[in-house]
Amino acid sequence: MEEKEISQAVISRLPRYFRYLGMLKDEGVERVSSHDLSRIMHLTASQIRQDLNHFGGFGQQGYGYNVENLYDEIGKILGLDKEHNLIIIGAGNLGQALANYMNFERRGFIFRGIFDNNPEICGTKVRDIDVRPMEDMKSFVERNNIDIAVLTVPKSCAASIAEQLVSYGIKAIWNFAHVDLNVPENIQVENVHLLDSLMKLSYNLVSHDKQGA
Amino acid sequence: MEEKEISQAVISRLPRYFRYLGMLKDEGVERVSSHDLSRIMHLTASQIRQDLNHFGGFGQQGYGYNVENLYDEIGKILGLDKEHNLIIIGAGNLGQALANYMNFERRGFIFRGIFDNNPEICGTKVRDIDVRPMEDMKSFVERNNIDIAVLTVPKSCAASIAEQLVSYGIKAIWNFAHVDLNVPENIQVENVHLLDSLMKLSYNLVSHDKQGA
DNA sequence: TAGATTGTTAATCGATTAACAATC
DNA sequence: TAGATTGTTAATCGATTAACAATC
Repeated sequence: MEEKEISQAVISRLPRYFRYLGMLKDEGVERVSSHDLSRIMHLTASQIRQDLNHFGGFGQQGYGYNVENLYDEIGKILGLDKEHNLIIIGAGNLGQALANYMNFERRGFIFRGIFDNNPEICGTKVRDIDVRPMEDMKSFVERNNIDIAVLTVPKSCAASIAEQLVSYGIKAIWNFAHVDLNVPENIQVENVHLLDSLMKLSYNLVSHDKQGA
Repeated sequence: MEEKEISQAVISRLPRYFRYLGMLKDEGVERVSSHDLSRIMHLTASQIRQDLNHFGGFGQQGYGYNVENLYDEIGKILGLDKEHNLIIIGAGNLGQALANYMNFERRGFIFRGIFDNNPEICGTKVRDIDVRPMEDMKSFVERNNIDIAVLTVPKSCAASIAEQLVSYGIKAIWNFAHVDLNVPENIQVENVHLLDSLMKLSYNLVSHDKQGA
């Protein structure tokens, strides 16, 4: 029922709007104009109005936007009014860290299970939840209405595990493995390539040094 | 000495080129044309040639690009031929996970120290390195030629710690705190906003469901 | 040499910004 | 009402793609 595809550039900015509106809300601010918001977020007012208007006319001429209302609306657009059940594949350092990252739960991303290949890790607990062997993934996904899988496995096995997960009915993959996944286009993938991010920082560091010298 | 500023869009693609070239190198592939590479990376050949030509003419007409040479060149552009000393601020789950993430070391990002405010954590070891109290940051940064700080602290204290780090002479911040940092423009910041990333995945999941229904 | 493929210029596309009529 | 600020159209800017002469 969506009229037109919205560009990923716009979507990438939504969580940031959400964050700033949450701050304003916490400060007790009731209304905000695109111009006010543009100053604190370092964007143009024009871009803010354009972005928001992709989703509807949330503002009012001469008044601006109601902070709480806009906050709620963006939350809904981002799907934060619904609960998402997620499992983590790979109970290494990163997988365990993410399992313990409570901010996700607060936004409706519920940690349901964690899986690992290593028999020594299986049976131990992460946040009161047993680490299960990979063999159990299929039945677990099917029984517990899991829609998001978090991939924190070595890159060598990421592709095949992703394929399995898709066959079990998972709808979205949050991929921390250092590979690009090839999945059917109805499966959503969001990559967090930490090493890529660090390399980008390195580039900016080194190239800035050169210019400065 | 850089001629012109290169857009972040181009820079963001460099680590991905680097990764694919590394794979080709490991497979023993000697040469690759922009067209070949475009097929495996799902880009246009034109974009690849444009991107690479920002940094120099690495190819040869009628031949293409030498895989190993291009791999090395991109590595140099990304600053991977130099070692970077990094410290981690915040020894919680995420900080510890990053300290143990060996892929960084392999690329020249050397883990030198980790700091935390919690006296109970201080003195424990992470990868054979003592967790130090925050008070020690200043002297440690100054003495150990640290250029990158990894921020894995709660958002409430991220801004003030970032400010301190800058005053101690740090050059770049890899920021995992869920806030935007305001630092002088000669300091490089790369944000990894995990919650934002997960929200984007949620949006795509929910909006796809709507369309599909 | 002929074929292949680059480096680079020109054309297109999309995203951002500016402008302004509509309207609260 | 007058002032403020939106929603939206038009203009600009930048990034991507196409085209092709240069050249290995």
